[in-house]
Amino acid sequence: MTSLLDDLTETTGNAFETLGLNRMLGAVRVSDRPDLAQFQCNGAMAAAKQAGKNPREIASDVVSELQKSPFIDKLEIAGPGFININVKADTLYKYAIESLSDNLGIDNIGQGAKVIFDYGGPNVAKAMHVGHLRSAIIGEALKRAYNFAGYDAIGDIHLGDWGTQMGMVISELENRHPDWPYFDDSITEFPQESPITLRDLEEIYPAASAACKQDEQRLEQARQATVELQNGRPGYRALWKHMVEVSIEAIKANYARLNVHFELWNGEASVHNLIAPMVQDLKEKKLAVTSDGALVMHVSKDSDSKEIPPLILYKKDGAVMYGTTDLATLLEREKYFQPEKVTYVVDKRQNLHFEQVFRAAKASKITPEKTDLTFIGYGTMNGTDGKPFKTREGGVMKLEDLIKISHEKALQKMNEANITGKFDEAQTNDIAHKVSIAAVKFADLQNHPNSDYVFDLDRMTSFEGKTGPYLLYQAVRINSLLEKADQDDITAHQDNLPEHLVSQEIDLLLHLTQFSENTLGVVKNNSPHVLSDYLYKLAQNFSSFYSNCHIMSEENDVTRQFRLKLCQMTRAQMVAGLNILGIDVPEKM
RNA sequence: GGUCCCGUAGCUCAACCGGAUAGAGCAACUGCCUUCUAAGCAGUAGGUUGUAGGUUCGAGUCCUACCGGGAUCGCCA
Repeated sequence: MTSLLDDLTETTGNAFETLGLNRMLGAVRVSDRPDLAQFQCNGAMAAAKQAGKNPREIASDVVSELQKSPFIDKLEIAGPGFININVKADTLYKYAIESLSDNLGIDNIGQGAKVIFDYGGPNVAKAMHVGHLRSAIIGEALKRAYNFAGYDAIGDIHLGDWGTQMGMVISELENRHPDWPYFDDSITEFPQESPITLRDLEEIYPAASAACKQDEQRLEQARQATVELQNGRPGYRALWKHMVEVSIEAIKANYARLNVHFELWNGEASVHNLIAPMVQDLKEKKLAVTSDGALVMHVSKDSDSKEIPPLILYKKDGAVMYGTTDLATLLEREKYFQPEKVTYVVDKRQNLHFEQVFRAAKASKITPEKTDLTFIGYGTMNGTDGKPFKTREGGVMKLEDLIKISHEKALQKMNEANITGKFDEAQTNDIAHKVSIAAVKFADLQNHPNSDYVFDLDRMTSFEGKTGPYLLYQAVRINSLLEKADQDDITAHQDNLPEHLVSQEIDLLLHLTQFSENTLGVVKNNSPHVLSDYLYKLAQNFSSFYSNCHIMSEENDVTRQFRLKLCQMTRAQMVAGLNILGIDVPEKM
């Protein structure tokens, strides 16, 4: 069903149209001045400019039309021509109660259209660190929001497993263990068991990376190893397979803890076999040309205000780069899914890279013209000093360390609140886990994806104020309240509205009518912070209502029933909304 | 140097297509646990939205210049 705001806009649009004005002027929004009205329409002032009439006069005409609408309670014209609108309480209730229906009253705007989200992007052989958080958290939330809105959205982790970092690690191992069978070309059978563990990799990659950074020859060696890996040298491939398997296990564990899930576990390497034919085709179409020893695709246009460098398909040493694999990945996605939209949730510094890839994909018709390719760049995670985040030791904090710290703080908080005794160990850990993940995720999700933000450990693991745990807390309070009501057999079973509502009840009810546009707002703006903000305000409204309106002791039966309904609606939205954000709600905390 | 992003309360962030008195949280200060979970509630204080112009009935939002910060500009991802 359409939202209250949509229906108000429709009605007001009709009023403008009846007066011979553009119906677009009838856009209604939640009022900036809740002290004056619930909703407002600013169209009269814009209309005045176009029609050359007095805005208040137009507003007055619109108001006369609107008076006919059955759900309008009060209309006022204020200031230069604001139309202030108040809606009857039973109308608010009618819309809010939709949140107890199956899809919480959210329209199916996706109609099953296929959307692929490319996010995550962890690197094989590299420990996952807090820099991987934003892509995972934002990508997962967007995917879920799209699914909730009726799209068929799937996530592809797109592992970084085919680039120079693989050559760095392989050459490092070759330097350290030249006697290993993987480096003997006469050997074709290799051990099943991986010679390296995850712990080894955590030490080897930084060492290899550092060595290549200071020594050009060492880097050249890594590049050579990369080419040979990509060209299929058996020992390298066998070693590579070990590293992928060892890494994926850890990667899966990390994402599982974050409640982030991928439908596709593809990597750069999984499109390797598509590359040669793809490049052959590009050559035949005269799109791929040789330049400075490399094979490139020019993607600049005359209309460009900046210089767009060509997409490099093959480096001069014969290795492919991530542009090549990204292009081949689009080829593969078209082959299997024919998506309506492919969305990348990646660090915004890769903006230019994806501009190149998108242009190459469209120019070569690898991706059809109608397919929407979207780049959602998120901002850098900086330290409190404003520079890209580093720990005191100069490294980046490992993801599992962050999760551990947050988890321990949650346990500590439970101890302080003196509630650990109420749960067994498994329950205690489950609650601490959910609370800690909610804290970490919500700290990110409340920000606009595009903005850089400061990684502040204390803030991320804080449970008070505008935090994930605050939202959980409201849902949990409702749980125990409704449980109690159930025991006392006074559950909400009727839909009557009390004659008089107190301000906390009206505020909450009014807020509850806006779940739909805020959820769809995540899809429209490609930003989960819209919903995060809505849920936070919902929690605030509820908490205020909870403190000021006692329920179990309320003697008026209609009022008590109504308040229980408010609780149910709030909980339904909170649980569904947090689920979209990828945050699980514990039963108790 | 070219291109792009950002600058909002002491700190961290919001502000939907240009709308009314720019909102939250943290930190600070006042109250409130003998009633449904105080991870809470009620309140106080904190602002020339980087600067200077311009467009407009109306600008944090659009335009211009400047100041300050960041990103990026062919073989890393």
